[in-house]
Amino acid sequence: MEYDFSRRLEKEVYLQDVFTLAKRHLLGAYLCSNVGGCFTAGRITELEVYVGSCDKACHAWPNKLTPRTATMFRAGGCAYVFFVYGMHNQFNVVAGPAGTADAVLIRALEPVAGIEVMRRRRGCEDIRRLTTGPGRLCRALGITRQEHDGEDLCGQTLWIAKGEKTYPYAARPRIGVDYAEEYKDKPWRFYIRGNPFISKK
DNA sequence: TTCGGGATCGTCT
DNA sequence: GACGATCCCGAAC
Repeated sequence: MEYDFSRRLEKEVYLQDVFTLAKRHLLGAYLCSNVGGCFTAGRITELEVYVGSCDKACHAWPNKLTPRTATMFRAGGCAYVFFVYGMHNQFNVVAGPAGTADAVLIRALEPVAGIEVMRRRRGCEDIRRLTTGPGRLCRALGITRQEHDGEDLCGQTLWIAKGEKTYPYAARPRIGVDYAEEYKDKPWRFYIRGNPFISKK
């Protein structure tokens, strides 16, 4: 299998509806990073949608611009990276036009390139555990809030390359958003059906 | 200025 | 299945 990681998703793709972006363009695409002189890439297998205007699970709800959420209000096509639990970074793709605060959390990847680099960064041999989880994949790809929040996803450091096809997907409730009241059970987590590289069933 | 808790993970039982 | 690690944000004081 030959991969072409230079076929970046165009800026306009990120400006459309966040659900279309997530399911049709991001699922099955390749998240690529060039950090510390090392190239790594993985197929996006699992993600979650967050909606700034109405969704109580979204950091930016209800369209609240704070120092932390500011990057989510930028035009689609940049990275929103935040830090939680005192140790984990989480990578999101910002969606929609400037002024909206929708984003897609990438929850799992299937490692495709730079697997030895990922193993070294993660301190873990098992390929199934390298990038299955939002904190794990950030560490494997070298993504941090300090260095990459706001990063342009059409650039040379972090980018998303088009996948070869679209995949059949499953929809499930999101993980870890029990506080979100009527939004906690929304089936806004999507993953590639049958792919073993997902964080949770 | 303080304080509570988080879009998690690895380890231990 | 439970728990501790450990920093930052945002709300309240």
